[in-house]
Amino acid sequence: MPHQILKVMSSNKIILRNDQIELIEELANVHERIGMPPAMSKILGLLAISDETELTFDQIKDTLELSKSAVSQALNHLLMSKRLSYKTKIGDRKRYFHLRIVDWDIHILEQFEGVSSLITVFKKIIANRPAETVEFNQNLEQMTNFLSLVHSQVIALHQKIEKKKS
Amino acid sequence: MPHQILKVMSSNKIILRNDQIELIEELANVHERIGMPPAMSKILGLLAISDETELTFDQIKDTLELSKSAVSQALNHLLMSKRLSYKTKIGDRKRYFHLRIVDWDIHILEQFEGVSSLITVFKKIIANRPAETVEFNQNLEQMTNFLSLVHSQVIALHQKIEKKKS
DNA sequence: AAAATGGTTCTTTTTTTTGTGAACTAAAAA
DNA sequence: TTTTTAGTTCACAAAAAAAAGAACCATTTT
Repeated sequence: MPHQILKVMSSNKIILRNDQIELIEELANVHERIGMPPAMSKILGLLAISDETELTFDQIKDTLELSKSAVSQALNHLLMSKRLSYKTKIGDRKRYFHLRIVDWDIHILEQFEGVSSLITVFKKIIANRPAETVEFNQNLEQMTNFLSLVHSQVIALHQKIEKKKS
Repeated sequence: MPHQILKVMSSNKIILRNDQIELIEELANVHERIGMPPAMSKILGLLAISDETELTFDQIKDTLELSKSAVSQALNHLLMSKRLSYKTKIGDRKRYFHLRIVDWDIHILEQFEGVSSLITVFKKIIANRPAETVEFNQNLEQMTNFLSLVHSQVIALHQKIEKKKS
């Protein structure tokens, strides 16, 4: 006769204040607006707001009330896209996930890649437009110039900050 | 006996060179990457690249091979979000849709609202974090400061351009 | 008055995206 | 050796987003 198997189902849910829950949702909403799926957005929110900056798989799962696989997939996606990292501790098999906030700059700069590609396409478009649509072309050029200016300013700002660090 | 109804189905498809088609798709892809649905993205692409900057409903529909309702809904969405506008001509019932490229700046500034709301949330988060997570809090502050700086620089750049216009 | 034009609106279908649940795995603990 | 832990992976379901289709509507043209 086989042993009786009993599942203990201990919850690893972490306790959050109401204002923390609201902030998590607010930050998650910002991420969702720029196209990130809900589960990933909530994880980023939780890791930014919870008092502990490093949380385990099950803490995330139980606190956000998501399935294991949803958490697994979201975490791996966030790890690959360099938004998260994790630590391990000796004598502990769990991973402790945390925001890669130390390199916040590489992430912001990456976002800015979108602007670069816009500039690139616009330049190609300008080169291909007929000369007749004068006003249209001028506006397109002004816009592209503005974007280029913004882009270089941001790069410059970032380099200033880099120098301060060293 | 009722008349025979014959549909003429004249196509209003406009002719595009291959390089134009590629550019339309490239620009549309940029828009899709930032979360805009395909039909809307393609319309923006078409209106930026086609030799004629003002196209009718049916030209858009036939050129992009979309259904009437898809075009109708996409156009209305783009009109409401101020990405497009249209003109009419006397003795012509059609509307001629075109990019609102004259006010490219108000549109770009609107996009930047996203950065503002990020800054706002981050500031709230900083105010709510426990003092213990020192390094985390510092990084969060540095990031927020950088974003604020970028934001004000962009506003400043825009105002410089505004002055030049007047 | 009938038909055509230039769309709009509503319902349905298709496609895509997210997330679930169950089975599985590798390593560690009992 | 069996169980437990800490996840991963896969097939599927639910939900949401896009687009299609058809009916409709207000003008305008015939």
